[in-house]
Formats: sequence, C-alpha cells, structure tokens
Amino acid sequence: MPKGEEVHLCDMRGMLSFTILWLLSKRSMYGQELATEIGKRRGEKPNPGTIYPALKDLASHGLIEARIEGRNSVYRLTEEGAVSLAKSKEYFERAFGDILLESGLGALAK
Amino acid sequence: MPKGEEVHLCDMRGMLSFTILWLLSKRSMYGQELATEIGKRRGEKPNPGTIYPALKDLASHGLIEARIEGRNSVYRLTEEGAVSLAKSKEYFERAFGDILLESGLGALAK
DNA sequence: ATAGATATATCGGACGCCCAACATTTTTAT
DNA sequence: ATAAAAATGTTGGGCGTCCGATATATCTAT
Repeated sequence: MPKGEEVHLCDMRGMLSFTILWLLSKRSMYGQELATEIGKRRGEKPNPGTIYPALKDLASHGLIEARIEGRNSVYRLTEEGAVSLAKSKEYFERAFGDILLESGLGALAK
Repeated sequence: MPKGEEVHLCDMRGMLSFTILWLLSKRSMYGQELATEIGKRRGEKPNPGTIYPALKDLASHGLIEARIEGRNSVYRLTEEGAVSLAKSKEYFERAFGDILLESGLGALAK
C-alpha cells in the first residue's frame, strides 16, 4: 500500500502477465507494442523494467515464444499459453465479473 | 511467476484491497466474513496472514473503520474509502472491461 | 558518417499480496 | 471446569509487479 496522500488500489499487480497473454491472443506483438496497448488500459505505459522481465518469465514457462524480426522481438502465444489464458479468464470472471457488471459494463454489453 | 508445473496467473495480487472495499460497500463485515466472501470468488479462502494485514493497512489509510462487537471486529467503509473505491472501479473497468465482455459476461449482463 | 530515435535488456530497491506457522483471546459446548 | 471452536493477530519468507536508471544495439534520418 502506498504511503502517499492519494491511495491507489487496483494497480494491476499480478495482472500484467494475464493482460499480456490476452493481448497476444488477439495478435502477435513485440515488446513496445504490448507496452503501448497496456498503457491505453492503465493510463500510463509501463516501463521497460516492468515489461521485459514479464516477457522473459512468460517465455521461460513456455507460454509465449519470441521470433526476432529486425530490431524487434515479436512474441506469439503458444498452445500452452492459450490453455493458461483460458483458465485465468475463468478465474478472473468468477472473481470480478459482478464488480464490473455494476460499473456500467452492463450497458456496454447490451 | 510460480516455478511449479501448473502456471497460474491472475492470482489477484494488488486486487485484495480493492475487493475488500467493494465487499464493504455492500455491507459491513468482520474479518472472517470477508475472507469467506473472497474465498467464494477465488476458490480458496485467504489465510489470516493475508487478510488481517490488509485490513490493518486499509484502516491506517482511513479507507475503512473497525468497530468491536463481542469477539468480532466489524469493518465499515468510510467516505474516503468510497471515493477510493469509485476511482479504482473506473480504472478497473477501463483496464479489463473488454476482456470480461468476451468471457461470456455479455450474456450475464443481458 | 553522424545523430537521433526506437527497441531491447538488466539492475536495485520498494511494495502489496500470499501462505504456513504460531500465538492469543473469546465464545460455545460438554 | 474443561475442551473445542471461532476469530483475531503476528512473523518470516517468497513472489510478481513496478519504477528509475543505465546500457547496448539497431534502424532512420540528414
């Protein structure tokens, strides 16, 4: 918990890897592309020291794979990663679904 | 990231305090009641070493308040806590709304 | 060729969650 | 009175973010 005046919860701890897998399930991306996409959701783009270790960890567990393309490392979701993502989505929906429903998401879902 | 065979993302890191505030916005509860409610969402009830320090932190920031009732410490959301929760919900919806929508939540929202 | 922008990468420190284990107090049951 | 159960609480260690700083390599200008 931060010690400052403004208390910010919900800072996505633990959710970074989940978000990365979800984004890669849409299309393959390289690191900075992922960081930009995550930045749209958070309001602020994560630092290199946040995004690259996370990608490294995910790759070391076989959930994503890198392919070098010029100056970029393009990541794609593996089959194992897709399975992990599906389970995490189930978990996530059960844990937070009703919270989001009352936040005006019901109108979006329509 | 866990080192075991099964890789579990989405373990609610950073989300505990958020969930507590949301639950207390529904009704006041004591520690074990909160733990049980959280357990329904997660699948497993959090340990005392998880829930009590979180409650202590939230109280120290003025987001919740305790009132002793017999053997229980009943917590209620403060006004400051309600403001914090509203902000976190906004953040949370923007960051994860679309992910949940495609998870069959749209049907629930109806 | 040189400069700037872009992308990748690592390091240190901090923070909140997380569990297992242990301890204490209070209520409830026998 | 004694035992069992329920609730609160602390400690230690670990983990995944998270940021600021620093570094290197590679494209893209001029």
